[in-house]
Amino acid sequence: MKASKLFVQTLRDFPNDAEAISHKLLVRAGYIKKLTNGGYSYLPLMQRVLTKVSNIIRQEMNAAGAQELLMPFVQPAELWQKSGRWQVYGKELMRMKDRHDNEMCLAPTHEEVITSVVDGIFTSYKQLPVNLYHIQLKFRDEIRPRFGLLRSREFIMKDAYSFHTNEESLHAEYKNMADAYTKIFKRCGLETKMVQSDSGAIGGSVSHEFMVLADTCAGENDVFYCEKCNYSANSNHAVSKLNEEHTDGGFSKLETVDTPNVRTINELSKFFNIKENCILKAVLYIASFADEDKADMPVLVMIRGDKEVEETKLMNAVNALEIRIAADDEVLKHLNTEKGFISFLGAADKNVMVLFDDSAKGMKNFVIGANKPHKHITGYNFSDITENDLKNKPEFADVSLVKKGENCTECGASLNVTRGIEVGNIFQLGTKYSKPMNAVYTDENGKTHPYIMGCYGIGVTRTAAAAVEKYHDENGIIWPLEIAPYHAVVIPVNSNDEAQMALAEDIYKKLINGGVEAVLDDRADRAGVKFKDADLIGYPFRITVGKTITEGLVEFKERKQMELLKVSPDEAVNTVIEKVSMLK
RNA sequence: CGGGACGUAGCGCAGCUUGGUAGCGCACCUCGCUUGGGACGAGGGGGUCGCAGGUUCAAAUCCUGUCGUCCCGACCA
Repeated sequence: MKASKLFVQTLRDFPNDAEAISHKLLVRAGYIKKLTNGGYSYLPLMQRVLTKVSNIIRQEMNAAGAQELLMPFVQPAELWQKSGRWQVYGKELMRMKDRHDNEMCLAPTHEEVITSVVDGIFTSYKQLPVNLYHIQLKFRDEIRPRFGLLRSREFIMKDAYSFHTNEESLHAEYKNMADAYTKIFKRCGLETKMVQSDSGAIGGSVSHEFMVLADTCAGENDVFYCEKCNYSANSNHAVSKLNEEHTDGGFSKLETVDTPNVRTINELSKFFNIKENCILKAVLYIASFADEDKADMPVLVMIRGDKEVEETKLMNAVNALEIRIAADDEVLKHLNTEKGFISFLGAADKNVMVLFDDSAKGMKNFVIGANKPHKHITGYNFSDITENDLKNKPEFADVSLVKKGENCTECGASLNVTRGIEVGNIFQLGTKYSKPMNAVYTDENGKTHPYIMGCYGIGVTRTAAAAVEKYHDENGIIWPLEIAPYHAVVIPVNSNDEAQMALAEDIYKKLINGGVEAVLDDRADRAGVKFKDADLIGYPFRITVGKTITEGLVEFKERKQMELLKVSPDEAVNTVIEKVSMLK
């Protein structure tokens, strides 16, 4: 490709509306152009990157025994009503009506469609298992799309779905996919960590995420990992052993104390001169459920003062669709008190769901809100709970966020935390979709059973963006060779110099003939412009043809290295051809 | 959803306070000159100032509404 014809316009400045470095660089270097909030055109350079990522995925998925198909982007509501997700999915599901007034939606994922596709085609146990995938657009109407391709509304995803007759077969495929994923990301130049995670809107029992760990980037997930053993998990799923499992406030008797305007855990801790973990904190949430009779249900979480509520865990624990912190007026309405003094005391008749976090277990003689303004109770114990407080025995669940430095439940060592970008995920779905949709196969005895399913996703656009987050410097992108839009750029320093141009063209042709995807920067611009663009765009190799041709030398530079080498044209060409030919 | 800010040429911005019909840099086109890290000179094209109302002789500027965009918060008892 001649640079003079390449459809790209690099910008002198970073765009004003970008925050994440991958977003800034992809816009400035001319890879993407925004159409709407969370919707981008993938310009030719980007499209080449996406094609490469997709092809790596295809090769590895096919090698792992999966088959590619392609399913519709616009889907009928009927399918989603069958699976139950039409009610559950919420506003992220982009809904619309066609001209006949039929309800439709844009595909945020394809479990429903693939289930309906397989049902009726592979109906015998003899044909299973099968794994089908496609690479296609997805649309999720995110609350707040941001960070360019890292969290857009429209994006490209590879999603695969497997169908089985038994759990063992599912587990084997799950492992097979985990291995394939590790290979795929490695070939994209990315090291990933497979971490335990919450299943979210996709559902199912077991799931893992593939994270690109990068502390400096706009990763949106916190990943906890054990410093000793293999344990690692997304913060929405991570568990830990507390450092102090039994905490004692040391108060000798039960007493109601005036605590005027002492509201926060920090203030209480100072007021009573006790540690935060000797206070039982109360947080009131408002939850909504699939059952519309239970709309805006108050849920009171009691948790040890030094811990925080992990909202995904809470949603799972109470089986809610959405939760949010209660507003001041809601606290007054449901508990008849003010924030800062809330608890479950005397609330048995108030129709508030009360849940204790596991961290509250083992607390003794602690401080708790009196559930009356400006009063707390000291020296409280679980044995003090009466029928006026709770109708039933306290219910416990793990709904707290792990803190760095707490201990691994597997081996007891300390847990650490890092940021991660989720580029892939794998789920064991079981019969979550096949059962409600009545998608069944026939076994050897002629009986029908719902398919046992797994699903496996990779964010193609996000993977590319993650690579930019991970590999860049102050001058621009540093693509891994495997997914770079072009392998090399040839720069004649002075396009008016016939000898330089002739040699540059010669080198360019030899590269092309050697299987290298090369760009010849034949533009009339000065060398500085070409160098700046080459760095910004991130070509892995650069061959510069300048004055040194009188000595029979050109300049060879790898984007990821500082070093400039003076070599013969043939050596430069052969080096690039050799490196490129080592790619699969 | 709450809070803050911003919409003026492809990109980055000024002009608005104090209304008089739009400007700068980059990019683009022409000519000249230049050619190893975003040169220089001269000339040129491109914007109904997000949109809709209102006030006014006159609105990018003032008022109202609306749409869009970005950031922050959604971490608290």
